[in-house]
Amino acid sequence: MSSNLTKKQKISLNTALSQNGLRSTKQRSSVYSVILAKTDHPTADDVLTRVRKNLPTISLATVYNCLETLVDCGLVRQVNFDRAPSRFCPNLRPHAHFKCKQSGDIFDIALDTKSIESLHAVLPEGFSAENFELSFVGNSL
Amino acid sequence: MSSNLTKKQKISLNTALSQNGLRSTKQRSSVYSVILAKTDHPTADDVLTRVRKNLPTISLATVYNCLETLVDCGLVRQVNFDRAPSRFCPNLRPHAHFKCKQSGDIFDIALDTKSIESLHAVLPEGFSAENFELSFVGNSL
DNA sequence: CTAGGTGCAAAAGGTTTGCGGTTAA
DNA sequence: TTAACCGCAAACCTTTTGCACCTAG
Repeated sequence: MSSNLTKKQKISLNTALSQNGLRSTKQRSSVYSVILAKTDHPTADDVLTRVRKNLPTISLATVYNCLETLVDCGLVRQVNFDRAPSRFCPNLRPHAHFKCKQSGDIFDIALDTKSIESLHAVLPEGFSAENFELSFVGNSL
Repeated sequence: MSSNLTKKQKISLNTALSQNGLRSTKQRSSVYSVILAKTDHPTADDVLTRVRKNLPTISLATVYNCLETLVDCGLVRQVNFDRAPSRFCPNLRPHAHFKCKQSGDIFDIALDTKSIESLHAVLPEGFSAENFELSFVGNSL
């Protein structure tokens, strides 16, 4: 097996791809499956290593291209901390990120509707935001 | 004149530098003065262009080094949107950023104490943040 | 005088692109 | 069949670094 997607995941991938006029390939499935399998916010390079267990000949360029495709299709989110390598995340609900200074780990922080509203409330008249990014750096126990 | 710092600004620069065991140079003054002069969040390359009006021989590497020094001294903040070139900002008070999709302009969004508290309130038990970044993308009128 | 800073050029590091061959539909 | 995709390598772009010269203190 070149990927471990559930039937549902396979369907949502293929739907999203075909809605965008894109093909379903084993590279895209494998990359998607790796992103879903472990939500530890891997970099492209991490994804390469993991995908190669199933698809030993995949290239880094293809990983980047697949990730971009998945992000464009709205299946995956790209997370940036400063200028560090981009990380990728299958959590599509609005959430913040917390980076632990000690371990370097990145955690998702759930945001309820009320929090999201109060976030947008900081914007003065005349500003309307389509997206936001909220990230913290600190220590976790 | 190689820079247009006010007396106060000159003092705070020199104080910060000497507190960190660093020298006052005309390159550092000029870069600092450019950052203070126009708070439009210039990139390192923008800063290079502007500083060269006063200091035609300054190199891009020196601009990067000076900016890093100023950031380390706490006089300037580095602002990143995704993986776009870093931008620099003299606003030291806690604030968010808003990037206008149409113009590409970046605006500072002031944050009052209450907003900052409610931001931190999204963190679950066990997480304590030293820093946060909040940025919006959308349209402004 | 001398440690630290500058300018230059080269390297680094992440990401993107061009191209010839491969594959999904 | 054929447009889209892949793998490879080279290019790209921002940022950092090494080194010889210069300068603030």
